[in-house]
Amino acid sequence: MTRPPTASPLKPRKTPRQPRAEKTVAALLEAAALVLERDGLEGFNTNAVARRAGVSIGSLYQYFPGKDALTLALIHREGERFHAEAASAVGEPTGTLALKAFVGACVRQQLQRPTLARLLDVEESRPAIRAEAGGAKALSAMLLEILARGDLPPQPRPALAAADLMAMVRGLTDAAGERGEADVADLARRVEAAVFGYLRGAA
Amino acid sequence: MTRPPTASPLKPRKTPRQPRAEKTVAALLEAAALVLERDGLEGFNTNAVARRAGVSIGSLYQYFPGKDALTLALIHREGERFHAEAASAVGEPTGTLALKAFVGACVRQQLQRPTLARLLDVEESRPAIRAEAGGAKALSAMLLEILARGDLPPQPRPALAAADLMAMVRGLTDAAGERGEADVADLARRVEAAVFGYLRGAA
Amino acid sequence: MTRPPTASPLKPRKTPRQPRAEKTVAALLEAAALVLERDGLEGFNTNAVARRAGVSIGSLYQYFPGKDALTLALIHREGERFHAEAASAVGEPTGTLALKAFVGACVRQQLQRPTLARLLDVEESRPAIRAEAGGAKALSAMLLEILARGDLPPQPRPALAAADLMAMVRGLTDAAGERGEADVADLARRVEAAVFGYLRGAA
Amino acid sequence: MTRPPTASPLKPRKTPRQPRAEKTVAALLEAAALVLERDGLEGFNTNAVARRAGVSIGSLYQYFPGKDALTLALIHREGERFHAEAASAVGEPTGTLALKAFVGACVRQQLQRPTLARLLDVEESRPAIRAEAGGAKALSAMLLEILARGDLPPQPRPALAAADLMAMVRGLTDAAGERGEADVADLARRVEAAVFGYLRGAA
DNA sequence: TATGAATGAGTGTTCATTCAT
DNA sequence: TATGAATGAACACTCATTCAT
Repeated sequence: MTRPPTASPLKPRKTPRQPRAEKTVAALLEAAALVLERDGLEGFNTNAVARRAGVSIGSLYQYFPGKDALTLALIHREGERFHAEAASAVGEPTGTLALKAFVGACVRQQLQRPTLARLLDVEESRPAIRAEAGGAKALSAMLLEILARGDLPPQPRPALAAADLMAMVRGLTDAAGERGEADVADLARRVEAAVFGYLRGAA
Repeated sequence: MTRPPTASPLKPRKTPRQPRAEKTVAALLEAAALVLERDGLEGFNTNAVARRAGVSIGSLYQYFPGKDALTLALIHREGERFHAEAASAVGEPTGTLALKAFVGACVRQQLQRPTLARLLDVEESRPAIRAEAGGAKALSAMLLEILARGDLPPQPRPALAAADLMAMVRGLTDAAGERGEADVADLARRVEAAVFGYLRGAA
Repeated sequence: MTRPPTASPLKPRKTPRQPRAEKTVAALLEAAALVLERDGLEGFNTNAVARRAGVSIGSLYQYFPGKDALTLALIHREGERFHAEAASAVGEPTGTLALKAFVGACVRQQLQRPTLARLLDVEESRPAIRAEAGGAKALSAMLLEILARGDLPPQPRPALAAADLMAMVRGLTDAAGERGEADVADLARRVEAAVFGYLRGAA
Repeated sequence: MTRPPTASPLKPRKTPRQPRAEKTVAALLEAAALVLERDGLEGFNTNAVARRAGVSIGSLYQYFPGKDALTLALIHREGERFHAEAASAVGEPTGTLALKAFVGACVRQQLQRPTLARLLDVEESRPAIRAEAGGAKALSAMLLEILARGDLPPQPRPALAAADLMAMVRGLTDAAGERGEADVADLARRVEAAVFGYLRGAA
């Protein structure tokens, strides 16, 4: 049967309170990541994920109401470390430093598990998931805050600038990851060039 | 029965000789574009394409050996106008002008049918198709030629710069199209800012 | 989408652990036999088999990776009783008795379910299946062992003789089954005539 | 559409009187033979045959009302030389000589184009075709005539003996052809051993 | 609660056959 | 008459999801 829409089909079904359950959920998420990395979107299916997690398909559906919920949870898991780092970037003393820290966080995040990050970007662009995945919005908000700093070139349309920067950074890092680049510092420098160049040019 | 895949499963199967056939192929390609735009990658299946083209599923397979071949043909069709325009950009008198023309071509291409362009970008990134779709390579080659012009900041690693620029432009235009932007000139200006900013910054 | 064929596309996919599953597999095999008998090779398709087994098509593919694997499993099932009987023939005290027992096993096997046996012979000759179905080889090996007995006319080329005998027996029993013969003893006598006649004549 | 049964769907549609038509029919038959030999039953389809014949699929259907009619015509073509040779065997002075000549004809026929002969045997066993293909009956009749000769061991059930002999010969020659045997005389000798052995043994 | 057997709508693809040109 | 474009029923196979145990 194909997706009879349940109430809120993308939120995890139950917050696991028992440690055993927590372990199962973690195993499922890591298995999902591994399947994506090894077999790509083509091989990413619930049965494969359950199998790799060493868990029955029934258990998967105990914790996730559907495949998209699993994907979304993985997106959140991957975004967590990154979001914290990005958030701390906002606290840097100057806009320039904050922006550099922000870019660094993006680049590090992407090069950690490049294939996974790229595929999750693709998944995140699917309407069914984008609706629910507020990650990009939060990032843009941080950027917006950074762009307001006095030492950075003022932008006539800050929201648009933030969106553009996010898009540029994502394009650059996705491509770099796909090419197999691993030098975080080198990539960060090039991304900074693009970002600061854009800000100066649009001023 | 599932047969072993024939020689080259991505090249068109039969060149239409009669005008009726040519019409069928054109209808199929346009139908593929429409299905992608209306129903996304999720709804993009051969039966739907044939139905929208007003053609039997058998006819689709007369001209395309498989779904991927259809996708690839659509990628080529969409790239044709654009490639010509991009190629003519190389002929501009200065590097600056050439780069601006190139960016303009990219932006125009993307905003023409933004949803379609974005989804084809995603498809093009699938390994099965990327192998056969030399589009990106040709574009990078043009960019490389443009970057060699004397009036542009010299790049220490030109091939990498070209790849970065392609990635940035793609990221910016994809996102803009997704947001529904329609003002070509405005987007072009922002992309130029990013592009020239990157070139200056990396020098 | 058509995936690249998995590792070993002819081995059963999953060994049924629960008794319910075992029942399903048995039902599928018997359904395959019935479909073959009633509708011939023309009507032998996975959907028909699943339907007659009273099982969903998905269940069929839980246990068999493809149609050929199902056919092969049926070949093995049909060959099992027969192989045991043939193997026990080798233990007879004299070559003559062993050969007669062997022929008897062949004839009994064939006349049990003549249509099924004949169609499985045809299927077994298909290259895709012959590679995996070692049945004929095992039979030939037994025959070879029997032919070495002292009381039988010595053969200059024993392997060839074994192959010839297998072919003769198969030809005779297939045709008899096709004609609807049911008298095992009568057919066995004629087959023996051919077999012993060949052995004497080639000596 | 699948086979709306026409009047007599297996007889050639029109007897070609013009030499051009005769050539087309011959080309189609030889193409059918080649396709069978190269691609087996799996690759034997009307479009492939027409293509290899250098003829349009429409033309194929001008001369043959369907695929089975084409197969049947090929069976007849292949049987023609053979039938003549077998018929002349009946004229030999003694039964022994006649039978040897008959066996020789069978063996020569089979080893000429072994793959083709084997696949046509399989096709001939399909009910749809067997009904129409009287080849085997004619052969059996000749054999029956030969078996009545005084110098051969008298058979209690001559029709059954003839059928058995046909089946044995077919089994032996099919298998030999499949193994790639090419030595006509050697195979003939073994077949004779089987045939005469059977006749003696059943007497 | 966990399992894994079962489901079946859906998708890609083939090929015998028809018929307008 | 010959062509080849078009047809569509049929088939192999997948995978998200359910539910009895």
